[in-house]
Amino acid sequence: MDQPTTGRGMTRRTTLTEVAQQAGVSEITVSRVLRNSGPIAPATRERVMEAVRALGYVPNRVAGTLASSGSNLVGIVLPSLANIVFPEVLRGAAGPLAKMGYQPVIAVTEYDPAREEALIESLLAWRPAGLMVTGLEHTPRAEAMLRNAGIRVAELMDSDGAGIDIIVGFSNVDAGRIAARHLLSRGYRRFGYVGHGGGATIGKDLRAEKRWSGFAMTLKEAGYAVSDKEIVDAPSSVAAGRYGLAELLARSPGLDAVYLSNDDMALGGYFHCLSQGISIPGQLALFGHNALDVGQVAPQPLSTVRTPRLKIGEIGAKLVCGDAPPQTVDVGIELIEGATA
Amino acid sequence: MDQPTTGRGMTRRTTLTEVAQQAGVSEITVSRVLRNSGPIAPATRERVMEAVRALGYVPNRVAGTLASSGSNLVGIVLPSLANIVFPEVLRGAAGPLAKMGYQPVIAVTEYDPAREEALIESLLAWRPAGLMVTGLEHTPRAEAMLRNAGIRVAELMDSDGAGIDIIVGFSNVDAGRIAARHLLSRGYRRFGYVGHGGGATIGKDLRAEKRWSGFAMTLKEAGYAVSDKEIVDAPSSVAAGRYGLAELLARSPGLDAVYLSNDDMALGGYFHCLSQGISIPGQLALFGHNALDVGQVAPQPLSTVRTPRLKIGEIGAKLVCGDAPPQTVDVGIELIEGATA
DNA sequence: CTGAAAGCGCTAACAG
DNA sequence: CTGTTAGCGCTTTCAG
Repeated sequence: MDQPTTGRGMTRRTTLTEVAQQAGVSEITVSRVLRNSGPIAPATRERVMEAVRALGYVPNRVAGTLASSGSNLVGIVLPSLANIVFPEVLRGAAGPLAKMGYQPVIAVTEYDPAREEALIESLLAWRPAGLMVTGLEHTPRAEAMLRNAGIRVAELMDSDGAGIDIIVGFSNVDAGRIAARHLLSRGYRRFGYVGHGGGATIGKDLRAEKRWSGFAMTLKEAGYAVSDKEIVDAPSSVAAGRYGLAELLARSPGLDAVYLSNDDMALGGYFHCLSQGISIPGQLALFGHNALDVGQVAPQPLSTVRTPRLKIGEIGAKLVCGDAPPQTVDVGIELIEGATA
Repeated sequence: MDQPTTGRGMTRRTTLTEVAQQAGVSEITVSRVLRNSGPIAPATRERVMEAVRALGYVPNRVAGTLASSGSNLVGIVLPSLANIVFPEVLRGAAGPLAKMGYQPVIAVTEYDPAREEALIESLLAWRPAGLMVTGLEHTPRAEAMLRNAGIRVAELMDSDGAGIDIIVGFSNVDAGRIAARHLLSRGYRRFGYVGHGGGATIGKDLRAEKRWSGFAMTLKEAGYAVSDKEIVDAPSSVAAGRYGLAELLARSPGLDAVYLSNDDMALGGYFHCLSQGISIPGQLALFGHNALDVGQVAPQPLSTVRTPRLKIGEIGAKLVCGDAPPQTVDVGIELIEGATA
């Protein structure tokens, strides 16, 4: 291993100056050609483009951004990548961002507010054009940084609370209420809940808690209550849902309807019932949240609430890169009756 | 709306210079304090940090990178975010990257080589410390850019072919072979295949094609062949798998084993069988790829091949940010017998 | 239509 | 332990 690293960090990339020399014009002319800015003689443009090709020139946006004080980066802060929901938000955003010439820089908090604060700071260090974050709850310092950044900020996935600039989301409290109302209207009366905690190293899922509170509140208003709940001490997953429902039913066999913190959990619960020969929804009703594709293609489509994740990412991206006034966009949710409740 | 935009783009962020003035020291001293570089008197450090806090100073990495010619950005190019597999790779990478002080910039190609080329170019424009891409096949120009970038490049998820610098993956051809061997050893003889195309706007999944070729080749070597195949003209998904298997069986009811292009597809196929009362694996065997969690928690765990996605992201990130010599890391795959074949 | 000068905000390299 | 001097590679003026 005489040459362990193949000259990395050595190669100085070709610069605008070199392109200019090769083309026999000034740097600014090359710059203008590359950015389609200002009037350029077709012949000049051709010569420049040829030099660019010949040298394999790739512009240095770091320098460009510093000079023009405007980057094409958009920071995206997500709580997790383990749940398909957030990649979907990202996917929704990726299209519009690419189309508008922006690049996503992503950061994952694992639901930890302190981590979020640190990540927001390091994102801001790149002077992004805008920032998209998940949820409305942040540390005071994080919120201060977002307010003072001088850029557009979009808060996604939740509309239950006040925001900083742009909010694109839906009411999680309402999602819980819808679930409760549906189960009540179907005549279920002995309710259980299966939720997820964060496990050892992961913070609270505040939006799941808002759903739970909407659910419990609505039951209470109707004169009912949750008889038993099981909070699995792990991030949400199909496995956690299966395990959690098994535990709950072992303890409280008389339940007739169980609300689960999301569709991953609900699908796990559904799998448990299939395995155990528990008839759904006759013997037990299951209700989830999100209307994930996988749950809608199951033999019995999950009863759930549809949340438009792609749309949230898409609208968030467009607003954060545009100059519309601060606003809250409630994308709305929809009851999916499904076949499990 | 007299003030449509709340002064965005106006606010000039505070600079190192201002911090230096406030603290009564020179700029370089502030710089050193912030980077923990060189010896600093404790008292000086304290004054500087106070000024930083007082002014809410957030360093400008754009300027820092330009001055020091070294960014903490790592580009990550993924074909898709619709399949949980790639968010998992990203998740695997996110941990080590964060720990080592790097930030992921992501780009999504939708399996389109031309898009990949363009995205690699714009990532390179940020002079990232390293680049992680998916697969070994790139346009000639993309490959040239990767070779000449002067940074570490990791190619992920595939080891069937030659690479540029670092390869972290497994053999998709082998994955197909393992599937075929397993089905043969179980005595199945009338084989079907359900694959995914890209739909209208999405390119080919080359790694799925490699699996298919390994599968077909192995059957052929054993004197067998696939009787019928159905390629769904859509990206892979549970729904596409369910639909595809339904189509295939409608046309070829006599099959006794079906290989599906991945676990999303296989789970869809499994759901179809559950719905139709097709007994698995007695009446029909199903075999997938990836060993997704959701498939392993199903009433009958899918028969599949485990691919260590998190590990691929993790190792890729570490190598791309380190200075080990160019190398190929085959992370290996594992037959999961499951209960569907 | 093109160019010259100045500087974006920071850090490397050398002094002291 | 701290400061001075030069840029990093590009874009923004302002002149031609």
